[in-house]
Amino acid sequence: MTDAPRAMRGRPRVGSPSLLEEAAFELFLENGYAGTTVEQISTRAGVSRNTFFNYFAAKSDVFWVGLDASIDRMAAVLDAASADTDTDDGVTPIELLRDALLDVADRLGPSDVPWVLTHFELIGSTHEVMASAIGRATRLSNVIERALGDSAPAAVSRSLSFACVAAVIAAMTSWAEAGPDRGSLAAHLERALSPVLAGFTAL
Amino acid sequence: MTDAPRAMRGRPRVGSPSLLEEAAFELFLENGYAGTTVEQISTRAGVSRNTFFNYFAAKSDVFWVGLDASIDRMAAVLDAASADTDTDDGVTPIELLRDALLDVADRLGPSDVPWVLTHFELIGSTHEVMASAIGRATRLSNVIERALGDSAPAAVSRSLSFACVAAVIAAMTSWAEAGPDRGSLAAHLERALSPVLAGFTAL
DNA sequence: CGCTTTATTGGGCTGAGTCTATTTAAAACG
DNA sequence: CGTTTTAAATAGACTCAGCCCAATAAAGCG
Repeated sequence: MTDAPRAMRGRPRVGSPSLLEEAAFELFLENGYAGTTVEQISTRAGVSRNTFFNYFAAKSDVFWVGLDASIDRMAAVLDAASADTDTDDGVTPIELLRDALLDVADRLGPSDVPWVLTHFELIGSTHEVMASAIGRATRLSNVIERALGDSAPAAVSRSLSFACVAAVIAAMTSWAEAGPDRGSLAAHLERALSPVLAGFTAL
Repeated sequence: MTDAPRAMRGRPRVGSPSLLEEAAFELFLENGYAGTTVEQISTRAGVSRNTFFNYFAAKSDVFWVGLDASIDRMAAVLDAASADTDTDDGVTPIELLRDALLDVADRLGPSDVPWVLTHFELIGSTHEVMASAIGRATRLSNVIERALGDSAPAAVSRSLSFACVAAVIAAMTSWAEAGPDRGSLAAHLERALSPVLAGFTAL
């Protein structure tokens, strides 16, 4: 995960999300999540505590650097796709959605599994971690629901987007559990997503 | 929501979940969620701050007194149903699941909507609230997955249970939004759940 | 060299959540 | 009726995430 290009003006950055991420994961391995303070993370990364909060709104946000980028990509892909289909061709919104999800998932290889999923026993179900996780789920859901637009009643769009998010979570879970030769996320997602989309296509 | 019977031995309880719940909701209406401290809630309820934490593990748990009871009931219904079908009759696990969910949902009338859902703008997406919400979702998911047992591969069971939870959330959301004549949760849940179960039944 | 921009930093503050120890109110017992 | 047991309430202190604000450092620009 390469960091975004820095501004050419003003004081140069000394920290970065990935720098803090690495420091954090080291310490989590040593002392666990709850046993590690933001102070310690910042110190190991060579910055001050406040600088940590310049890069992350919360301690638990260090877990989702990669996933946030994927959700960004998902939004971009959906925007591009819906722009393409202004001229109404025969592709359904659900097919569009499926393609976008699998497109993003296909780019995620075995080493892209969120660290928190492969070290869950070490981290545990802290309130903060749960909150940060549902924050991502909500954002993905909003991205999907926006892309669906008014192609269906609002209640249906919401059910569908929630169900898609649920499929993504289920897929990521089994992907993470599958071990080093887990392949890309796409195959797992396909399995979790198919029945859901099949059910909604019938509507 | 009547409280559980107290022990007959020892110092009698002066507080109760519902007592604290009422005090909390009053204060949330006056000052918002973030603007209300646990200290204030306890004081209004006539107990000490520590007593609050005897009844709730976290401030945000006051939102889910009713829902927790429903999840308990859900677990009980599923247990009973799976005990009944030891003698293998023709009812599929998915039908069992559907019946249990609708049975519990049917008991929830218009006034049983979680307060937090009808006052969401006032509460906002605090980290704590999100964490408490996903905690409930996780518990419900575990209850469902356990009931499914080994009737399907683990990955499928997980996808299905996640999808069911997603349907429950979507249903509760539109239920809450539907206004005072929203009826019971069951009708909303039926709509959200049908496509999901249809898709998985095909497997 | 000022000026502007951007980032880091220091210090202080609130409040959730935890822990340990103590006290209180009732029931049960002899 | 005093004593013991038990469960609950309480007191007090502590850690740390998250927030805010003001100060400072490092770069480019005129």
